[in-house]
Amino acid sequence: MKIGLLAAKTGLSIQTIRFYERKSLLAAPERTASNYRSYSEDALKQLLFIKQCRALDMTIEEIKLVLETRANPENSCENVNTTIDKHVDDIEHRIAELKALQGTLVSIRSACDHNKKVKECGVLHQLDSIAEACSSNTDNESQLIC
Amino acid sequence: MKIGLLAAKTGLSIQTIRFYERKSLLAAPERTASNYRSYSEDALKQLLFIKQCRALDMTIEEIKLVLETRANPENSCENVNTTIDKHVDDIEHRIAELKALQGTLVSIRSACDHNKKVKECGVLHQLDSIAEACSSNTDNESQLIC
DNA sequence: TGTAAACTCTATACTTGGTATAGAGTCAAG
DNA sequence: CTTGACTCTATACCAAGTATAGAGTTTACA
Repeated sequence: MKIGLLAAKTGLSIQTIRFYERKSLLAAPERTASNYRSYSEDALKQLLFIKQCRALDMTIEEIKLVLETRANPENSCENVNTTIDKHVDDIEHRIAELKALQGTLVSIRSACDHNKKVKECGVLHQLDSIAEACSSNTDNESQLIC
Repeated sequence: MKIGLLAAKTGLSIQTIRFYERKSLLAAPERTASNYRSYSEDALKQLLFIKQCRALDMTIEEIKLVLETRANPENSCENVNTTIDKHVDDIEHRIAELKALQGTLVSIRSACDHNKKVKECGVLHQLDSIAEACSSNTDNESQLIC
């Protein structure tokens, strides 16, 4: 099958498929006489596997590692598990970060409930004063913000 | 003050400061006779403000908008508030996404508790079977995963 | 005064995970 | 036989910086 059909079947764009080939996630396929890429069913399966991993937010390098491990059925799956574990950890951290950010934003936002002029805007004042505090202070409390 | 001192005071790298100048977040400063950038205290304050906004995960374009709004005290602060509101929304979505991802990952991970061989690894089998389901099915349930 | 270290300058390339183009060649239908 | 759909390579672009080379400048110390 040619790349357009493969793209339609996987839901990936043609450029993305070529990009994965360049990144060695997907083996370079056979070519037709006119130099068109010609894919097997295996390529389709591989791409769906990759797509699934990307949906889990794995990086291309991580996916490459998993694919290499998977290539030999006698390998230990240890580093696949390690990769997933690290991922779970990373995402947990990111969620915590975003929640903290959310809290700060909501608190800042509450400083200006109505549309006012810039000079009266509590949101801008907050942004300013936090910045100033970070400039002059070295105590722990403001370090937390800065 | 020269760029090195400004970098030390703000905690930003020299390259980042020059990068912000190129992106028009920070006005191009005066130059010394030997073409070194020479910054005022205002530049320091501006950079701290920018840093604060970046810590809130605002994009450079958003910060530019806020800075432009802030530049005229008689302006309405409406779009500052809109920017923050949109941000809060974006982060909420992102947190929801990450939580869903986390759930999927944990569930997949539970399929292989011990280090086994690749061919026996439940994690790999799960990744495979989800990918295959997405390949052949068009019903709503598997769409949710794919 | 000499010189070596530390600083600064511009310009360019690299990162991640793609997306978007130009310009050329190929294939199928009418 | 030509038009439109498809494919090819190569290159540039996105965010938000980071890293480098190679050149010039300033500062500290002997």
